[in-house]
Amino acid sequence: MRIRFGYVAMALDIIEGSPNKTVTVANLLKVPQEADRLNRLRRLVKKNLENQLRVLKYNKAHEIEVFRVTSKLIPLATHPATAGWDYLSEFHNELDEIGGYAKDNNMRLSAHPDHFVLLNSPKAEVISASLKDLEYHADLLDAMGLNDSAKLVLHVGGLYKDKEPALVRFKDNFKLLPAKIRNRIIIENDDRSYSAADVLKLCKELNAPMVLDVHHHYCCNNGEPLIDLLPDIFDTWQVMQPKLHFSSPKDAKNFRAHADCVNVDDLLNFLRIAKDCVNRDFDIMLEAKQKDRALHALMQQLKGIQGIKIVGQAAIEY
DNA sequence: TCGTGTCAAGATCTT
DNA sequence: AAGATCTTGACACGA
Repeated sequence: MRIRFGYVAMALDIIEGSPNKTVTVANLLKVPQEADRLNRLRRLVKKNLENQLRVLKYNKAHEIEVFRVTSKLIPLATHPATAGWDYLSEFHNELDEIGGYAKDNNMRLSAHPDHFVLLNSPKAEVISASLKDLEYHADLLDAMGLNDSAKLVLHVGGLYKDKEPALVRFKDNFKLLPAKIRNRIIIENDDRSYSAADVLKLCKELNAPMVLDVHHHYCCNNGEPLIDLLPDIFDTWQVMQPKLHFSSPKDAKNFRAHADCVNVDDLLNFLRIAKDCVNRDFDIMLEAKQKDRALHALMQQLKGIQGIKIVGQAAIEY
C-alpha cells in the first residue's frame, strides 16, 4: 500500500506565513468609512492568498501532496457586514493561480467547514446559514479551478436528543443541496455523537464518501472493531483514492483533544489493521497541533521501521 | 513587549 | 434559564 501524508491549514515553519489573518466585526466597524473597511478586508485577503500560495510551494518543496485549505481565506466572507462584496471576481487571478499550482503539482486539496455548519439542525436559520457557508467553500474551490475531487468535509451534527430524526433531517437536507455542493461533500465520524458505524450507514444510503477519523473512532464507538468497518468505508470512495484523518490523543485525561504530534505506535497499529483488511493506496490527513512539523517528525520516526519503505518526504509504502 | 480576554457562527453540559 | 465549555489562531488592549 502506498500512503501519502498531509496536514491542515497552515505551515508553522513558514515565517509570517499565515493564510488565516482576520479581523473581528467589532474592530472592522471602528473604521469610520465603509470603503476603508472593505479595503482593510482586501488587504487581509491579499495577504492570506499570498501566504496560501507560499504554503503550497513549501509543500511542493517537501513533496507533500495532501493539504486542507483553511476556511478563513476570506475573512467574514459570509457575514452580513460584507454583504455584496464580490471577492471572487476581485481575487479571481490569485485563486486561479493557487488552484493551478495545486493541479500542476498533483496536490489533493480539501476544506473543512467548521462546526457551525449543520445540515441536521431543526432551526431553519441554522440551515440557511449553513447553506451560505457551504456555498462559500464550494465557490472558492470552483474559483481555484478544482473539480469535485476537491472535497468538503462535514460532520453529521448534533443529536438534538433524538438521533433518528436528526439523521433523517441530515439526509433530507443533503438531498436538497445544489449538486455543486453535494458532489463535494464527504462525511466524517465525530468524537461524541455519530460513530464510524453510524456514518458508514449514512454514507452508503447517500452514496457519499466517508472520511474515517481514526482518533474519533476510539472516542466514540459501540465496540465495532475497525477491521470490520474499514473495507466498507474505503468502498464508499469507489474509484477515488480514500482519505482518512489521523491524530493522537493529547493524554489519557484529555483523550479527545489532539496531541502536538502523531504517536508513531498509534499509526503503526492502524497500518496493521489496514494491511489486514484493505489492499489499496490511500491518503492520511494528519490533524496534529504541530501541523507540518508533526508530519516531518512522523516521517523521521518511520525511518528504519520494519515493513515501512520511505517514499520521498511525505509518503510510505507498507 | 508580553499576557490575557475576545471573537460570526451552535450544541450541550452544568449550575 | 443562564452560563460555561468545546476548539482555535489571530488580534486588540492594557499592564
